[in-house]
Amino acid sequence: MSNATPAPSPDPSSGEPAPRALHFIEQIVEADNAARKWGAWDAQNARPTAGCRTVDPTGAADAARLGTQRVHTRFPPEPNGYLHIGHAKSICLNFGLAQRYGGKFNMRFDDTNPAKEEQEYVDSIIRDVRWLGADFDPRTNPTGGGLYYASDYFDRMYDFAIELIRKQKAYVCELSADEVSKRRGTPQIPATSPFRDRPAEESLKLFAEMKAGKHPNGSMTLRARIDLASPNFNLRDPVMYRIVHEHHHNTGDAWSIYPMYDWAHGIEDSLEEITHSICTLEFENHRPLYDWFIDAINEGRTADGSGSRGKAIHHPQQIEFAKFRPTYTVLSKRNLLKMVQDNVVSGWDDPRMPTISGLRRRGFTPEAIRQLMEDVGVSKVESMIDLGRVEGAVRDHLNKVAPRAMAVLRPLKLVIENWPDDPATGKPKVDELDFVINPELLEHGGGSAKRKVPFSKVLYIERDDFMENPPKKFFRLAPGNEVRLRWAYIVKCTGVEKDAAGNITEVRCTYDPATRGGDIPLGPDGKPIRKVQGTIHWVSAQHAIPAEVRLFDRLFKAEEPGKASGNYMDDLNPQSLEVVQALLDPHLAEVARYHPDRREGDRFQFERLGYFCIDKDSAPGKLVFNRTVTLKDTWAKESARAS
RNA sequence: UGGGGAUUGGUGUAACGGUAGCACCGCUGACUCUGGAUCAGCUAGUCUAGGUUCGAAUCCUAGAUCCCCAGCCA
Repeated sequence: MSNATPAPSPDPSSGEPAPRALHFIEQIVEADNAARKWGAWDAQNARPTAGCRTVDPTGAADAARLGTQRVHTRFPPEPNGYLHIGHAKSICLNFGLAQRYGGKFNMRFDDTNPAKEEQEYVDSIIRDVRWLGADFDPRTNPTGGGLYYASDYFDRMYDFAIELIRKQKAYVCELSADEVSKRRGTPQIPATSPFRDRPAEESLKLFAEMKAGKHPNGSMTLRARIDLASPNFNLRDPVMYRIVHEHHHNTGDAWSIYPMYDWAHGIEDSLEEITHSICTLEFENHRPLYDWFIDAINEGRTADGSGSRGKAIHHPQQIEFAKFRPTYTVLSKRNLLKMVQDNVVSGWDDPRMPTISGLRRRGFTPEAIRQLMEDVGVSKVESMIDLGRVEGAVRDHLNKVAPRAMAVLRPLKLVIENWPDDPATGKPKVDELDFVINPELLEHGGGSAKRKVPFSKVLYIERDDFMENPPKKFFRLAPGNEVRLRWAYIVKCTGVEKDAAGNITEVRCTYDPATRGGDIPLGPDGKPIRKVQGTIHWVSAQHAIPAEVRLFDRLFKAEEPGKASGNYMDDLNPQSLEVVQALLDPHLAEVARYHPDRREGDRFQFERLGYFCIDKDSAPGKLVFNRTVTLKDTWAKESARAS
């Protein structure tokens, strides 16, 4: 019988939606809490562990947590690239768990390989994690466990390694990488190393020399002495340290040996007293190794520290979950880096990139990403998520919060033949119409926020909104047809003008003054005398402002890039970026801003088109918008089906 | 063919021996000054074969399929 908490049963009498069932990691945590597996936070363990870069001197959050069962998670990225949407799942999961159970969330750089890591990546990761809302700083968020660097633990890791050598559990091996590979064996045939029975004293001496920089890269390694015949290759005497003469972004030139991930990672979690070490499925095979390392260190140690070897170190529980894998997307950092280096994209923050900074520049919100991760859930099933779901997540959030505006992406001139002149100027009259800023907010009691939008004789409409020979069910403008101009008048198309080549250069129409602002004249029976099927957006030619608008489409045209073609670069979508010169509601010039501090541009819905945000390439007098995502377009679906 | 995982509608996810549910997608319809949003409804599933049981997605046995592992990457 499992003591996991069952899913709460929905209360049919309340109108509240049933809370979602606990996912398997939450069930483990709740079972652990019920069993008091990790014990409660106390004055000792609630303080930040050694190495914390962000200590809250008041300790207020730690004090508030005393007495509740410990839940301590962490996000441990390697600073060798920018974070992507897959990392977002891990961040949301780890931070969310700590928050939900009143615990702590550590941010830790797993910076054990100076050859691949850079300060730029460290900075970008900190920015992106914060932006997502996983505030790891205890000074600003009670869930914050602090900022840590694995490289701050190098001395302690070194001491543990010495201890293992003394215990005959590690040895210096002088096989070359090539030799080790050749001697790796097969599932049936054991590996070999001529150095595994080397006396501890000899290994100790060589290991000290490795540290002192006396040996060249690749000449020797420190290996754990476990089991050369294990069917689990991770246990076939894995390398713990390799020689790397390279500058490290944090430790500088202090070290010429660096710990391997497998050796370092479990110790990092142990030193930070992480309770639940959450990682992805491919590390399931490594768990026995992490357990072995901790057990090997703890051999001869005691819980209370009595005895010659001292106090046993903390042994976290590793839990593996399935990665977030969206379709039409590449997520491996190696491949993303190559796209940056090959200039396939403009950088790590290209709005087409699946990186957090790319999504941010594209116009995504942290709320949308968090909700997406909540919706897809957490399990051990390796699944693919439709990219449409990612797009749907932003759409959902932006629909509720984005102010509306009108913009015409591909302008077509519309002239109202019977529009009156202003007697004072002799020029066409300018009307000021009410425009609802966000009808969703209205519905949610957000107030009747309106603003004015100028209207006159000459307008621009979307080319797609006019057809000379419309198919059935085309509700927009066509010769002889009537259509509503959003928030303005009903107009009737009277004809078109064409250039010598036969292209439509202008559409002509008449308007009905009785239909201003949405009014529809009523007949004697009190019912509207006329119904218009379509409403189209527009901008006033004399008022509209120009802007560059970047229309993005998915970066790849294959659902799993590289799967069928063999090379993901062959599956790039050549139409992933289209730039248009659009005409916008003049209001946008006044309100749309880019915020360098947040690296975010203001977001809007361009009615009937989609969600757009200001790009950082904007300059005074030159607006640049990115299209985040289109609106759902059932007409596009309809017409595609017809053809 | 050694070891470690996984398998429930098109997709994602519940169920913890007792009515296979939820969300997304799709399809109807209502409503709508955004072909948006919203609302209502519909479609559709337990990998296979045996077994245990009054009763199996769940337990047992055998098989199938998919993923991960032989870096001095993480």
